[in-house]
Amino acid sequence: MLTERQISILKSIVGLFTKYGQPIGSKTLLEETNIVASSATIRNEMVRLEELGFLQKTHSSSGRIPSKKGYRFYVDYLLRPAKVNHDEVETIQKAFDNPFFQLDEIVVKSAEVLSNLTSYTAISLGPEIKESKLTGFRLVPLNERKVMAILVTDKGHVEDQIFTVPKGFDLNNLEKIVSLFNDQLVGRPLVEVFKKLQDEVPILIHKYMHTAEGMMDLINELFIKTARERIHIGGRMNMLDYSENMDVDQFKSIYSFMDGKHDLSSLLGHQNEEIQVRIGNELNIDILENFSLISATYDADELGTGTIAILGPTSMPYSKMIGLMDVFRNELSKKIVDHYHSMDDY
Amino acid sequence: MLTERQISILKSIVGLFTKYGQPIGSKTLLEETNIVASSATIRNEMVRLEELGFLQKTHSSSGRIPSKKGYRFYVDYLLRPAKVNHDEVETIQKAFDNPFFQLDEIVVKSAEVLSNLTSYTAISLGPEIKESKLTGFRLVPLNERKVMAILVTDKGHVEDQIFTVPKGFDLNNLEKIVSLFNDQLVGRPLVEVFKKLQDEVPILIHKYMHTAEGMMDLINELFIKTARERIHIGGRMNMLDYSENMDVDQFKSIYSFMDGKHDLSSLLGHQNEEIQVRIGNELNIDILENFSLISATYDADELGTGTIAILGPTSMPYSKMIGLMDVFRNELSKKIVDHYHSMDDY
DNA sequence: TTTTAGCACTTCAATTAAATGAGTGCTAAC
DNA sequence: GTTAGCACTCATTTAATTGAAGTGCTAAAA
Repeated sequence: MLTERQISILKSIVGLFTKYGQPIGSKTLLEETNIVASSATIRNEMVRLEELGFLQKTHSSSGRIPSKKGYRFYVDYLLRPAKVNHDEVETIQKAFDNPFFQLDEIVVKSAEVLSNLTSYTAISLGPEIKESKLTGFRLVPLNERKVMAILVTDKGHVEDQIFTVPKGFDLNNLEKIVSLFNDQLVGRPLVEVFKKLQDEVPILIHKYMHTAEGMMDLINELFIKTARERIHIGGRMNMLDYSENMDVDQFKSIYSFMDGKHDLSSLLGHQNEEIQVRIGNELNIDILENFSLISATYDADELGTGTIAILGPTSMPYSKMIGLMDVFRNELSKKIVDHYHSMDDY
Repeated sequence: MLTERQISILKSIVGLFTKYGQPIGSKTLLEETNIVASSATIRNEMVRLEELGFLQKTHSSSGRIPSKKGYRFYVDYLLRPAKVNHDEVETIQKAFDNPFFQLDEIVVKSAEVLSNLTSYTAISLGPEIKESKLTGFRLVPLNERKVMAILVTDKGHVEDQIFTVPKGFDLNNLEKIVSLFNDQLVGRPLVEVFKKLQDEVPILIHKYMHTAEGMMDLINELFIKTARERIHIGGRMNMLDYSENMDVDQFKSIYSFMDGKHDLSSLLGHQNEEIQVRIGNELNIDILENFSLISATYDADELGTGTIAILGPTSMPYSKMIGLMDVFRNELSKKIVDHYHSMDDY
């Protein structure tokens, strides 16, 4: 159990370390805080805190920095989300001022704005749409040879794909396909649609026509596109600012990790808390052991739940960031809900 | 006028400098080439070449490196495109093996492949489509409230955009708009369409209906999306490998330069030669003064002409790269032409 | 028992000095 | 015109020096 004074020291070291970026010594602590004790006493306390695993040294005679455990304790028990200053709230609100047409735009925009605001790297993961139902399928002829396939879900998501039909292809076949899809697939959840696309549908298609060999691949691809995760990363380059002494290889491997969208979405997917902080190795990713991830979910109305996150150094100003994330998730949510309601109110 | 021996020395220095990445001294030159002369003679010749501006030193007692002018001379008169090895040709062919549906995919893919192949940064600029004509305009209702606008050009380009109509909006209005567009805009070149969209069309629309305030903005945006340049950059990170001693700020400014797609396309736009090499300050961009750009055009059949380019250090192996670019542009062209013909042959 | 002043000791970071070596320019002879 | 030889230059590496920041420990004070 930590004493009041020990807690005070730990808290101060976390604060001062994010402020100065250098190990904090007993003298600095004396000058910059209102702890009433001599430097010697503080040193003794620091020894205790180090023994307990909350602090660590960078070398034998250096000042102290918080350990991962120290940060964990700070985040769990000491931190109080900072009040977000008015300008920043305004920036966020302004950013989402323009109307939007596709959910993807919000995903992109939110990552951009959040990374600008924080100077860290921001990741935005759109609401999961796998559970949504297929509500519409269209084939629209564009000219003699080109047809656009369009797919609509009950959550309002739309995806399309263009393909070229063989010469002499009977356009009536298209109508057959559409009605086939309407009979077999429309109204079903996407997961089920996927399964049917593998088994039954190809057989049925084959029954009605022979020229449509490659067409199924195209339509398949359209569904895959629909189901893929909407994810966007903003401010990758900000990483260069806050990790000066990172070498090129590290940087590259983190960068390419971020391109592997699959890993990323599993990092952000399904979280229970509204705001979650994961510090260093809690992320279970070697290259990110000196990073922390603050992720927040937002309620996207009927679309489900989306996630936004910032990736920064373990020494980031958690209380400020958590305050900010909270505002952000609420604004984002409000924006999306507003959007859907305004649709009804026209 | 340079002597045979001087040319031989210049050529060797260019070659050895790309090989070793360090200034080349008279002794190295003696050992690594078959020039028959003593090191002293070579030194004398190097003095001459330096006076003429083809070589330069990094400090008063260093070996020589080629100057920008030296590279220019090398590229213009000495270089012979290297034969591309079979594996690489195969890699290129394989990369474009799968079918594609949209030109954008080719733009993306070609930049990825080219950057992997060269280990430099690759830029791909799709064919210009401003001169194409609008051949089709459709409004497809997706559900009670959502409509997709689709735009088709004579070059086969398609763009679409989804928007939400006001509640109680009479869907007959959509047909009015479509027929208005068909009367006024279809068949005209896009440039002209743009102009009409500013002046006449809004007035006409207003005449027929009042609820369609925001709709014009949406349609406008659709046209802007269509006209924007198709550009993609691959292997940005490769830059970190070949410019070790570049500082963070430089890196960031180059990186953000590449995000400014406008500058980039003006860098690649309208070139006459099939393959063009621009060295250092010939690019007229301060931050790129130690880079060279090799750009090549490819014939995209009826679509016009596209451009691919690689951005690398001024000391890159030009002959190998030029050989490669030549293969690449031909394969790319072949692929696109094939694609269009296979459409006719079905 | 807790706190504090004082001091010896450790380490990093920055500075200076010296040694090394690759490469040049120039001169004088071939 | 070519070359051997030599003095000189400059970047790079290594080692030594110093100062600042900070610690741990001891012994005295509270």
